[in-house]
Amino acid sequence: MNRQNTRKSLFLTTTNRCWCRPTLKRPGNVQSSQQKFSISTPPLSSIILPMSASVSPLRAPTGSPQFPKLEKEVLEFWEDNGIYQQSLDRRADGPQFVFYEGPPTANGMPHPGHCLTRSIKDVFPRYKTMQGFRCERKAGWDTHGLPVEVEVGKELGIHSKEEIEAYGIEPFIQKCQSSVWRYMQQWQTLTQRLGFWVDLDEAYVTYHQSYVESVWWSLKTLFDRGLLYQGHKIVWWWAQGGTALSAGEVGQGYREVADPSVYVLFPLVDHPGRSLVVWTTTPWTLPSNMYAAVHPTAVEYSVVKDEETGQELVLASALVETIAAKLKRELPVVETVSAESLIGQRYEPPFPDFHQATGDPVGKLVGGETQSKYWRVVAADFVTTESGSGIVHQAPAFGEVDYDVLIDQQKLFVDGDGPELLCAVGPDGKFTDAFAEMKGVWVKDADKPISRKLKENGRLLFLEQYLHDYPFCWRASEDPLIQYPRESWFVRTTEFKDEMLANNAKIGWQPGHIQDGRFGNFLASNVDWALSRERFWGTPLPIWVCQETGQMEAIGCYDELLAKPDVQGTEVWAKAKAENPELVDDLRVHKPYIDAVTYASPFSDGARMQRVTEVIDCWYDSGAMPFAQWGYPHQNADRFLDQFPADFISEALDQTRGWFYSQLAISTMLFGKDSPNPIAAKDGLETPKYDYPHPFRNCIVLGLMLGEDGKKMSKKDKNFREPNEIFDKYGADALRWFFFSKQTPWTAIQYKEQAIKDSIPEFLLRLWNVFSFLTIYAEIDGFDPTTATAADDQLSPSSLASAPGYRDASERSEIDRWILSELNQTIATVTERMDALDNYNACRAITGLVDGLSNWFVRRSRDRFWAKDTDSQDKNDAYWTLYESLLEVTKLVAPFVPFLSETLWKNLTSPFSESVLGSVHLCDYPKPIQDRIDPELSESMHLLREIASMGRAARAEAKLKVRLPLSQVEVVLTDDSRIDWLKQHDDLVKEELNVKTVDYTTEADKYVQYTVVPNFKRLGPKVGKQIPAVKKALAEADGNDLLQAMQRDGKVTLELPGGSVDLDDQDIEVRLQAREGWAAAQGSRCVVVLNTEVTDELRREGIAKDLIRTIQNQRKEIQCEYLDRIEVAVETDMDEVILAIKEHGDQIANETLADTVTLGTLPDVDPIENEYGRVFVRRSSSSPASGGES
RNA sequence: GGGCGUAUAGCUCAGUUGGUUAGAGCGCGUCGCUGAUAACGACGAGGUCCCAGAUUCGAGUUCUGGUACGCCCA
Repeated sequence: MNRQNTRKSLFLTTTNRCWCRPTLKRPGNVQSSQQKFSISTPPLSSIILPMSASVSPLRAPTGSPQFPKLEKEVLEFWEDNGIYQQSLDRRADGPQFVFYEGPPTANGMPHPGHCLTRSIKDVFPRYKTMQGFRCERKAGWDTHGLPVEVEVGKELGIHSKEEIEAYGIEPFIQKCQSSVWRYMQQWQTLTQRLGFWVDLDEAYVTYHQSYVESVWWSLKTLFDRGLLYQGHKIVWWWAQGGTALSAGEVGQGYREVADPSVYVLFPLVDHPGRSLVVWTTTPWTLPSNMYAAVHPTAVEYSVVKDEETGQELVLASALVETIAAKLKRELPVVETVSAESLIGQRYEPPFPDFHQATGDPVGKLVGGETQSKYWRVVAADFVTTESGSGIVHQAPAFGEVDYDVLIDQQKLFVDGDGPELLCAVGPDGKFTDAFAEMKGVWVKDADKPISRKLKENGRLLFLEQYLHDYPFCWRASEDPLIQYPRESWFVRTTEFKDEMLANNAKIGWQPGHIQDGRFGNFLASNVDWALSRERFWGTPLPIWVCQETGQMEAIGCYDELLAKPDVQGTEVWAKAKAENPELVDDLRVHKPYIDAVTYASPFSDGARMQRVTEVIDCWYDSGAMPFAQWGYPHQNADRFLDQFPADFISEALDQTRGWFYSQLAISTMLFGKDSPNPIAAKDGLETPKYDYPHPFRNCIVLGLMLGEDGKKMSKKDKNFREPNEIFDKYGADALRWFFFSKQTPWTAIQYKEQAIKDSIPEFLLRLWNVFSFLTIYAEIDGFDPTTATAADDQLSPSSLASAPGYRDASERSEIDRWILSELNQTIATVTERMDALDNYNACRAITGLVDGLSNWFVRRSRDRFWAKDTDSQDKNDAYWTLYESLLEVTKLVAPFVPFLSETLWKNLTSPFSESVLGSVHLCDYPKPIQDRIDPELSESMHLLREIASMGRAARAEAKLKVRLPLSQVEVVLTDDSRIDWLKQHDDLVKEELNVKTVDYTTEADKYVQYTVVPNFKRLGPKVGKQIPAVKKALAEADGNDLLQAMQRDGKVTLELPGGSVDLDDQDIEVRLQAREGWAAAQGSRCVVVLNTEVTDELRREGIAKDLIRTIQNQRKEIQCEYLDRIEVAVETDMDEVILAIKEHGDQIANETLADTVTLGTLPDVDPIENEYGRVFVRRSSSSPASGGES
């Protein structure tokens, strides 16, 4: 009894903590788990152990697995034993697989989309680690930028720049710094709960001083190479708030509004009485007009006569009628003119202010001639005839495309003699002195007076209201945004366009179309990177300006700054720190402290150098991550050199213009072929040049995640489940498996609770059930894997061979060799797919294997496990095959479902105690054993399964249920090559189909009709255009004759209109079709024909089987244990039932563990009625559990 | 307005270099199994592969043009 008590304890802990070894830190002991978890299954004391068997150390799990609970235990185990660190340590000397973490911002809550990226980011490093690679995973956090400022602003109840300044930049920045970590806890919990192994403790942080200084170094490098410059950028400007808005913010604020739409006349200087018709929806921009644009080729222009005013108007021919209709009068065409003839013509601007102020100057062209700087017709290919007049008003100050026109114009002139930007509006959105008559008027209030003024001057042809979408400030919804020019710093990325394209061409993109599609196109249309931001919380642009001469220099790190002559202003930081010692030191390189630091100008005696005010685009921060995460070059040069470039990164599609670009651009500029190999700040350290691609070699671009309804996920619509809810209900493995196996990662994924839930029965539970099956019978039979005395620490197949009961795979039965072949083939496929970063097809292969294991190997092997002789070699083979397969599958799935695999590993290896690796994640990934792969066997088994399947189809068709035995099936095949093999497996087919005999044949004219079809793939190249004729000839000929001819001569000759053609047996395919009148079913390669004659004898056997089923059901009903004995009685008045019981009573008793099977009734037992009578079942008095149990 | 992508069974998605019978899972239906049982198996129904044209002996697959949806940019 002692023994049984011990066993009971072990058993209880099986699904819980049995794998917490004494050597491990955690005191996982039996008592605590007993208290913690209740067990619903009856105790094992009711099981009688077979006398001959040893006690198996394997334990069956109790009840159904609760994956979330198991996962939490695994998490604790990992945590307590530092498994992740161990997995890295084991590979310290391995080859390198470099992974970069694209930094998320911890300033917002993590959502399901992050689960996807983090799952994908996890699976490949795990896989590579198991493959023996050293794969470090440094986490990172993106901490700068406007979103952070906005969050803080909300908290403070302020939003405009002025308000922030009034509040104080210093306290504001301090709040930003602490706000960055607001959701840190949630992020860490999610990361850990999902099983994403990453070094959170070592994370790089973009606001850290070392990080900022790396960024400074790179900017200094660019500055010194002349790649940083100042220019104008047209931005969406919130005039009231005094700030520019990012594209994303602008996108949020579009509203449909009605604006005045005016058709304005621009009289041509050299054609009195003739005017251009120019269209605009922003009349307030007209005082700043500089040009009128026409399309140089695609648009034809007409001169029409406005008979009401007598004027001649120039406009696009295609729009004459439209405008005539608006004016409600005819506009007869005088002549058509080419755009060519219009270009260069001068006109009178709509308002004279700038004309007078500038004196309508002339400038010197690059070619040596001269030309007027302003108020000419110019060419622009964005001009269309979709709306307006086909001639577009150009106010470069208020439109990005207009601005580009100005840039193009400036390029025509010699330096310094080109047109200036004309702008009559101040940053506050009000007119300046440049348009004196409306000085101080908010531009949007000026539309009406301006229109009125135009009308007074006879310049207004027509005015109407125009409905369109226009952006408003998302924080102050009444404020319309305007486009406005701001001074900005740019990086001259356009100079590196070709290099970036060359770099891109070498990157392994997944999916491939990103390369030449979205990303390639983006690079091809590269514009200089607008780097600066007029904000507060960001990496300060490290450029100091001489207050006297305006000359500048860049600074590469804080110490470099301090080493400058006569440094002043550092006391601002010192004072702040003294007042509040809690302040993190990293703030000293941020505004406002850094702004206070000045030094003596080297350019002018007595002058001071002062930093420019801007911070930089936080995309630059993240793009600098390959070197900045290490603080390179100021420190850790070896780490950088070691970890560059990355082998693998992955983010969602929205990073195309974000992190993917910023990384590639920065890396190409700093480390590309044409970079001049600058000397890094660290002594003698030379910045390396790298062959493309860098900084990442491969990138999986993930699709966007959509909500349950296929729309964008939105908290408001509640169209998705929170990750934590999923984890609690189904577990992280279910979610991961959903991501990896349900679709290619780049498709837009619908995040569906049901689909995640489905992972459980489809995969997790199915695998679990195989494991459960093994342990149930291992326990009963005493299967003991530790008899493999030479087993190594990961129980590799070869080392298990040391067990006495272990036979070489080649000696085992077909089904064993088959599943081992499938296993090894799958290992080969999964490895090949994962090396190609193709998780989807790797998962498909795994699914197929687990299906084969569960639905064919286990199913077909059940009676081997149930065999009475516990020591039979076949039974041993079955155990070893299943045990070994499960071990290997566990390793195979470990990167995908790290929790389940860990639990399985723990349970499967528990008998070995500490001689085996404590975690599956420390194991080597399985390697295919080539000589166990048997494609021929695989193919044959496939055929066998098809035969079984067809047999069942035929039965269903003939309405002959499987329990009713039949005398014979005949299997007709297209060729005889596998008949011998199939004959050896008669038993299997007989059992699957419940028939007495199986016959195979290739000649069965009586049952089937042969048809011969061409093998198009082969014949296509051979006979080309004659294919239709071949097809027709084969279809018309008699298949059976053709086949005979083929078997006789080895070829068939067809007479065709174009000559005769010889076909060999490879050129054709033979197909079978069952003839009418047989209980037959046809598959692709076989026809299965049933003998439907049911003799009395067969019928009685069927009755016996039906009874067995009824009794088995009842066993369960009365809650019998596995090995309980029962008594059975059947009451019937049907003679053939009585006879059936007489004939098959032993079999019935045998299969149902009945001591007696009698005719009649049993007292005090409720019978079950069935078609044969009443069946009585009760637990036998000889049953061990009957004595007062339960 | 431009770029990119997607469109295949009721749903979610695969489909390699063109090869003539387009697959999977789920769902549905029918049947079966019943000591892996909060499982399992078999079979079945269900598809003008978005539309139109082109190339080809042959197109879900290549090309052109459209339509719808999504994303990015303007």
